[in-house]
Amino acid sequence: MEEDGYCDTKLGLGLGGESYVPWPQKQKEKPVVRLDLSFTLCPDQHDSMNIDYHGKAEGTRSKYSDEDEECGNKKRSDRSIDNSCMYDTGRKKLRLTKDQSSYLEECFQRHPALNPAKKHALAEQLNLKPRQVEVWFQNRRARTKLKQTEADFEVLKKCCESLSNENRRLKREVQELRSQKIGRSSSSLHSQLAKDGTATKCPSCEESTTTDQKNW
DNA sequence: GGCGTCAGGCTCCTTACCTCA
DNA sequence: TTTGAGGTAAGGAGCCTGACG
Repeated sequence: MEEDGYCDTKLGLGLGGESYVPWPQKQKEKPVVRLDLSFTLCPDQHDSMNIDYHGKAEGTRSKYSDEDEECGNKKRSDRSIDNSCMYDTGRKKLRLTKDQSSYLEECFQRHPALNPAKKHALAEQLNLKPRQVEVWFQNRRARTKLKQTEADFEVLKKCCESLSNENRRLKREVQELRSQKIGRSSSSLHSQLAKDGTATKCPSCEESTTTDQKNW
């Protein structure tokens, strides 16, 4: 619940950084440096926080560093701001509020692309970090693409089914035409032989010849 | 102008967390 | 109460592009 996130006390025991492993798998491999003990009970007591939760190695890209710092310096006067910085104390799953999501959705419907100005404006407007807005748009695009892929798959599946049916029908038709042709050619052979007087008449063949002729 | 480097964007895949049946 | 599935925020790798020296 977002409401519960208000005083979420994720106790990050980061003293020394040796024993504290907030992210069970991947983060273990990173040079995580945790300088502060996060012990925030309410947003307005948040000011002393000073955490490098990304723990980027030297020489690696640090494209989000400004935004993280931004987050650490934010005034925390309402729930959504606290929400935006919740994972400073570890990888805490945060949930955007309904209002935040619906506003982002609205913006996405208007224009799925996100330029830096729009990103920062939205972030400010919704009390989120620019990175969060960026991630939301990325995931939203991915969802759209997935839905589209599913829809395309359904269309192709239907198309495939109808083509298979058509294929079966045509095969049957070919089969019938072949059998009719064989029937006709054998009956003409019979009449030729009868003319020559070299064959005895078969009543069943005669009968089938007449029915075939009726059908044509 | 060509080249190397860097920053920032994107997609894709994956992980971790949360919710709900 | 537990558990598994589904949804989703976020991390990371790899690629591309534009700016800059």
